[in-house]
Amino acid sequence: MGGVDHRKGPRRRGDELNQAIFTAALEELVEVGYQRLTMERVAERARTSKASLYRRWAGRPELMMDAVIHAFPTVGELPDTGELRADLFAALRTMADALNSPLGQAVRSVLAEVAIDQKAMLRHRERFVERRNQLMLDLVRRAAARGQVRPGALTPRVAAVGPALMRDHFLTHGGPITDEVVAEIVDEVLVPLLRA
Amino acid sequence: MGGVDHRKGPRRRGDELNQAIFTAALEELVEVGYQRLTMERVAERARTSKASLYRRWAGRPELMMDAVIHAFPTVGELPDTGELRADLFAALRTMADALNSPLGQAVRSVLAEVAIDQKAMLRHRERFVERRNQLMLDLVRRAAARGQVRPGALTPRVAAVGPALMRDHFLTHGGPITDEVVAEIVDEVLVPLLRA
DNA sequence: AGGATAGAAAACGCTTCGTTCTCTATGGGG
DNA sequence: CCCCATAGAGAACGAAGCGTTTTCTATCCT
Repeated sequence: MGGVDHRKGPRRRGDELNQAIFTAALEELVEVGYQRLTMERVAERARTSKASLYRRWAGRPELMMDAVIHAFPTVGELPDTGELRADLFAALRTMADALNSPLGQAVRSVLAEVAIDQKAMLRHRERFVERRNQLMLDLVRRAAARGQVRPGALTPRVAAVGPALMRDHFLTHGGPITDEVVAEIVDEVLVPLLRA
Repeated sequence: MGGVDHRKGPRRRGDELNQAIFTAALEELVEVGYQRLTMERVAERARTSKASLYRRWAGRPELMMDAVIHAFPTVGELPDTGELRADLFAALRTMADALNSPLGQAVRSVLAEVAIDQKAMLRHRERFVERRNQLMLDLVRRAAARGQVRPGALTPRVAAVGPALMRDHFLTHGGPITDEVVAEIVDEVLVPLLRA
């Protein structure tokens, strides 16, 4: 027969339990890093059973991906200073703040997963890449309407350069993305590219 | 006492054994992917003992990083067509060919590791990032000497844009990097950025 | 109340890890 | 040739984590 009921608290159901699991997953991530993060310990920390985790997610990659989506629900607002450079700086600075936060670790786990598993990227690219590219395209489009951008600059490829450089910097350098780095990307790359 | 000696071939030593281990690691990587790659199976495939692996490498991340370095020994040659666009295209095309090769999987394992472990990036950035950036800087410098580049374009940040965009594309999109993508990066981003 | 479902705990067999131990092939030196 | 030191190969070990299954029952809904 089954064991004695040793439960330590009331059962949670549905979204309430999801929330607790995400919280536990992100805490565990910050505490031990992605490499040493295990389903077993997430379940423990969330005070739920592994079976409950596996009911929802096929495995660690899927859980962590959803935990990150939960941690970073939105891309942010479209800056509107009326000035190209300031808008660019503000947009990339917002991105840097997110990456520099304690939960930047969570972003690293996503990058690791999509590096390993191309299909994970296909599933989540809209969420992690295209939305931010769209925001940049809107920003550039607005600057174009103000006559601040050269005609050929209004392409998705050009709009994607800023976020791509930020992601690559985050991946290829340790530590936080400083304002100096953001300014360099804006002043040496984006402004010359967009203005000409 | 110890078991019977079931060995199936002569012992190898030093570099010869390293070579066999790298070969086994990369084959295993291509066959089962990075997520399911284990030290145990690499040792088996290389017909060596796990202890020999652990003598050389602290764990899987370190082994795979060295295996990749072994697989991609050089960055390639500096293109010299006399024409900016053609040089850019050739340089990035070479990078795409490497990433598109069967061993592009190996590059993915590196990207995953450096995403997870910032210290791994610090240790290997010269190898994986700065050398290619230096090659691009040399390319741009030569184009500048030919009068084909605007004065403010001669910075490490600008030189690094091409490779960064290639890496990011590789990470954020599935499948191979096509000539169309390379051409788009060159024509929509790099040429306008460098010429102005 | 009754019924269905999902949650919590325990247990299981398997795989892999990282380490240790034993035997000895191998290389180098005299 | 011999001797010595070292590293390689194979086996074994205990621990950890995996993914699954089972049992009991809290919880929700009608």
